[in-house]
Amino acid sequence: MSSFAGRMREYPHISLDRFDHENLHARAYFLSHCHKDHMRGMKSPKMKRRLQSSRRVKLYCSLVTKELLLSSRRHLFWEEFIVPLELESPTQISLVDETSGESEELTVTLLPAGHCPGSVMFLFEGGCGNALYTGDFRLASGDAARMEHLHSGGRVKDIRSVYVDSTFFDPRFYQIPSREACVSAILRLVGDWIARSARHVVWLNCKAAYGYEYLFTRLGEEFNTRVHVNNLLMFRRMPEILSYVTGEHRTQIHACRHPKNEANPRGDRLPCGRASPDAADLRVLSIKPSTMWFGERTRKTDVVARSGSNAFRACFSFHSSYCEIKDFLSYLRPVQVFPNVVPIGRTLSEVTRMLRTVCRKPPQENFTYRPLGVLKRSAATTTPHDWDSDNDLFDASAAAPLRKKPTPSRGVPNEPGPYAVAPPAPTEDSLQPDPRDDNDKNDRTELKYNYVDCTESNDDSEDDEGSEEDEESGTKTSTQTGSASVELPKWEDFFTVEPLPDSQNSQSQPCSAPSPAPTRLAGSQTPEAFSEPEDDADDSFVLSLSASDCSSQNRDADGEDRGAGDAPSEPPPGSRVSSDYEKGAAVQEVGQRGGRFLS
DNA sequence: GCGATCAGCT
DNA sequence: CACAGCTGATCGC
Repeated sequence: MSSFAGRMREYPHISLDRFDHENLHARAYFLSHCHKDHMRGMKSPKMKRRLQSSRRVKLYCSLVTKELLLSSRRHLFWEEFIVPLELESPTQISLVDETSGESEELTVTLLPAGHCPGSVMFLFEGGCGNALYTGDFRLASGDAARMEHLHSGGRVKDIRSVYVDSTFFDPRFYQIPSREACVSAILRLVGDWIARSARHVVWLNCKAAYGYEYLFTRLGEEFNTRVHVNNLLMFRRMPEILSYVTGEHRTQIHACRHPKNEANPRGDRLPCGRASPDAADLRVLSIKPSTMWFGERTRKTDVVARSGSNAFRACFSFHSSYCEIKDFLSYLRPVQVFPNVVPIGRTLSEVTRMLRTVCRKPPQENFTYRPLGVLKRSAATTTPHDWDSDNDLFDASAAAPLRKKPTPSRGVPNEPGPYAVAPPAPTEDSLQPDPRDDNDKNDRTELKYNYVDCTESNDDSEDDEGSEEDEESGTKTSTQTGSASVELPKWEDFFTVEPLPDSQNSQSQPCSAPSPAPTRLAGSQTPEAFSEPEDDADDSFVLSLSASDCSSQNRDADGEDRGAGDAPSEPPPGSRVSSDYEKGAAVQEVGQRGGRFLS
């Protein structure tokens, strides 16, 4: 969870991902993605009042983020203040103090962050140097080198500060299987199950958040079906997602949730109730996406773990691993790095200390930063900031003692090595047989998968080496224009916003001073099903499609650990997934790049 | 009654 | 395995 307080040292007049306290006075706002912990204060009455008494303040975000934000009625009052920006299009903005008229020029570039639909990093370039705020991100090792806008004249830009998503910046989370490896494993699990019969259904027990859409679309694509979700409204302008999800519960793949299920958690029921004419006939496989990590010397890299007779955890991470973060930062070599998150079990000073190892040089007593080269004349005067006394910009003070830490060797693997197949797991999950399963041996997931006990995955213990080299892994399909870029998780390409019928290709967004926030059209093509919710008691919108008994959402039911615990069987031939990530990263070329919905 | 915060629980 | 969030209790205004 982000604990970034909202402001960067270099540009204290803007606020990012925070909208409370001091941030109420920002000259401009930036939202990296639509997760609640990055939206604090956004719908407070104070913020609403602040916006209404201002004519200049803007909120900058990606087009997809704008769309997701405005799908919540509670945030509609932001609409006229939003300036959606294209990815990778440097945009100059003026930060004007409304009382004094004082102005500061700043160039911002949105970079894909691979965290969830619409998620971006913000690169700021201005009179106080370059600063990168990563928001939350999941990038593979090597991705930074492919990002055009982190380079200039063939070299990495001189970045003064990086405000980094340090969720997993801890050697405990040394590596996390690649996104593609994880998705592939889930595809296999799902495919094996739903092929058995039409009564076999899969429940993806996802946490309520954006971020699983890529999984849904891959599943829908692979199995030519749609995934049942509770809420379609937010995707109403994102056809690439919309075409793979449904509000109809008659499908074999579900990612729905229902409050009632909490009181009645059963492994043979779906949150939405029935998915077949005869609910009793359902055979439900529960798959819970969850983060799995592996220590530096851990060989085990299985991406699925059995957690019950018909329940699995499957690796899925929205955040970069320790290795990936380290690769990212050591490539950029900023002067300083500030953590946006303190990993669980760590302290701020520990993380700060570890982050120093990837900085350009350790901050010394009276170290003063001098840009390597002045790329831009510092136009307007920015208030000189007291560099040493503004720790209060952050939630907690970052003063940490200097300590030498062994710098992990270079050449960290950017992908886990080939996924070794673990030996059949012991039958420690000696669950009692579930009577419901008795007559249907076929329903047990005859372990086509080995599972790993995730508790073993940590940094210490573990034996022999396992992870070295490996570098650059597979992803080599070239997509991008521009010099440095080869392939990136281009979420924005994938999750485009549906263009209006007549505005197909106007790719240019306001590239100068912020223009008045455009009006969003309530497109005539909006399906009937997406009627606006009638009350705003909730941020979430419920789609009542026909007689669906899904009346709400966002509750967790747990289908795990029920039923008989068969001893896991042998791994299937070819259960390795190592080759899967050679297929390329989370990229789909979907036309409509830059499709716009403004008029 | 509302908002902020925290504990508890996924 | 811990992603991000909801619910409910409590407190202050």
